Amino acid sequence: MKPDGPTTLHAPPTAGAPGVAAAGAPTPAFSPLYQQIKALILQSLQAGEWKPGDPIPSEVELAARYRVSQGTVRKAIDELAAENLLVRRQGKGTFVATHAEQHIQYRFLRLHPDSGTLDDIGPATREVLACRRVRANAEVAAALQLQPGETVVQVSRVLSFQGIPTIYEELWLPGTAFRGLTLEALSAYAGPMYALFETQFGVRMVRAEERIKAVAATGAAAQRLQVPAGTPLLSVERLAYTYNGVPMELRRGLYRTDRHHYRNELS
Amino acid sequence: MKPDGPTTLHAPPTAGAPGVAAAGAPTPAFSPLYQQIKALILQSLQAGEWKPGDPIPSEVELAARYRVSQGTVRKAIDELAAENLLVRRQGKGTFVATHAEQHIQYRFLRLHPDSGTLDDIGPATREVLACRRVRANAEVAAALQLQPGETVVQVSRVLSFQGIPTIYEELWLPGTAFRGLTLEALSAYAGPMYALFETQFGVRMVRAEERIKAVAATGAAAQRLQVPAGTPLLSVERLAYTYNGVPMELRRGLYRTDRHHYRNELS
DNA sequence: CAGTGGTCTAGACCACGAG
DNA sequence: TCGTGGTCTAGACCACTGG
Repeated sequence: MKPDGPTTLHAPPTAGAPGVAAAGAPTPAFSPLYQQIKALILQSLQAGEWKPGDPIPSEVELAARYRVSQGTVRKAIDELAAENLLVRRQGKGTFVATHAEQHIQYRFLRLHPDSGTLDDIGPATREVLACRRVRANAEVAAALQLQPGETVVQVSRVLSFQGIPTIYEELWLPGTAFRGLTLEALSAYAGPMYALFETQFGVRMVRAEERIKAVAATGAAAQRLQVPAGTPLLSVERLAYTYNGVPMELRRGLYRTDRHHYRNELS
Repeated sequence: MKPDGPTTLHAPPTAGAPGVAAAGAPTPAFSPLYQQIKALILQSLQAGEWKPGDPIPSEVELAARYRVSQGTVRKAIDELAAENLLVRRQGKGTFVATHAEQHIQYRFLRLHPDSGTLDDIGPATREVLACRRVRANAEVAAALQLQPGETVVQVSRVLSFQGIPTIYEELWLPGTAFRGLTLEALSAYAGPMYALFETQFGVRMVRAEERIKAVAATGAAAQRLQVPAGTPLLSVERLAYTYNGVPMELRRGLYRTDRHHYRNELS
């Protein structure tokens, strides 16, 4: 194939590919080929064509499938790897990222012990307190882009480190996607909760936003965390998204920070 | 130049380039060409060959200078741009990143208003309370990799949003690098503090780590922030680094979070 | 050894910005 | 119109992994 500066993708011959917007659009919305390839790979991920932990086809195979050069596929995969959706392993292949078998557990948890060099000083103890199906109030519905009153699954739990209850959190999940989630299943599962979501419900959390405030412990939470009422706690509100920016979880956590801290990197 | 799979860089003919480690090293410590180019560009940045805001030479020029292909230079620049050390602008060139004239001020400040869609609802009011040269205690010295007792500059200030004092912070800087920093200079300067550090002291903050806890307001801080003692506040401890991971600032901030929150993105 | 991702090159053309 | 970065290709070779 000669370099000819293609503007649309080959597989769908002319139209149908991104870059061809509605008629009369002010900007033609030019989209680079590798972005179109990226979108196609994303579709395959979203459709479950390749499961978390599985290898995706090799770069050469994908190049042949999409009728582009390997370099173009490479750039698409590079971006997906940079977004932590794929993981490259030289000599082995490219794999769908997963919350299970992550090199270290809890990819999204930013709480670190103050002194201990590693979190391996004791794996977290988890106690699921409740798992109920309830109707979404206005706030939860808005966050999850549901109608108020729709069914959501509400979970509450406590995480302890070295026997000290450190995190109390409640979370809400769309009822339709998480039909059949029970307290028993949650309690029995050993790995990270997001790994269970992947295997049991096909929901992969890909990105999240957190809003952090300092609050005083109130009665219920204070009891769960075994601290006096009024103790300052970190309030961490998380909205987690699947592919394509669809919100799939609202989570409200209260963190004790007497022995731990929330760590963040700025650049 | 033919593809010949070079292992070392051309400009320094054979040795001297990364990739040639101590004799008998178990692994030859192979380093890709573009990493070596990246290191060279980094050196030029560190040496001040190109100032913040200035354009660096074009890719073609750099390729000629280092005797490599444009694609290799491109990959080196790509990584530096991903680390926010350089900024690419199509049609114009590649520029050294700066804390001044950043598209939005305060690149490292993660505090956002709860409701206001944008921070443009009032630019922060800054009041510098003090700027003294003191001797580093053990903790400050350790963080800044100094000897205890060495001179550091200690600054304290309050940031207010819409007239409400919201951030009280103290910060420590190495005395040698910041010789001549005065309260007057700080108070008079209009832009972000890190922009002043760039222009006046040639120190460019490139990366930072923050540790966040929830604490209760004590007398002094409570007074500065006009809240009752015991009010929960966010404690944000920041260590900021220049090039090559050299720590140049320790900062301890207390944030009111009744109208604002600390925002973070996880992926 | 074969297959995978990783590096490097050379050359073509495109989109953008400024004169 | 020119120079900049941005995209795309084709082909070579290197490094790592596993059978």
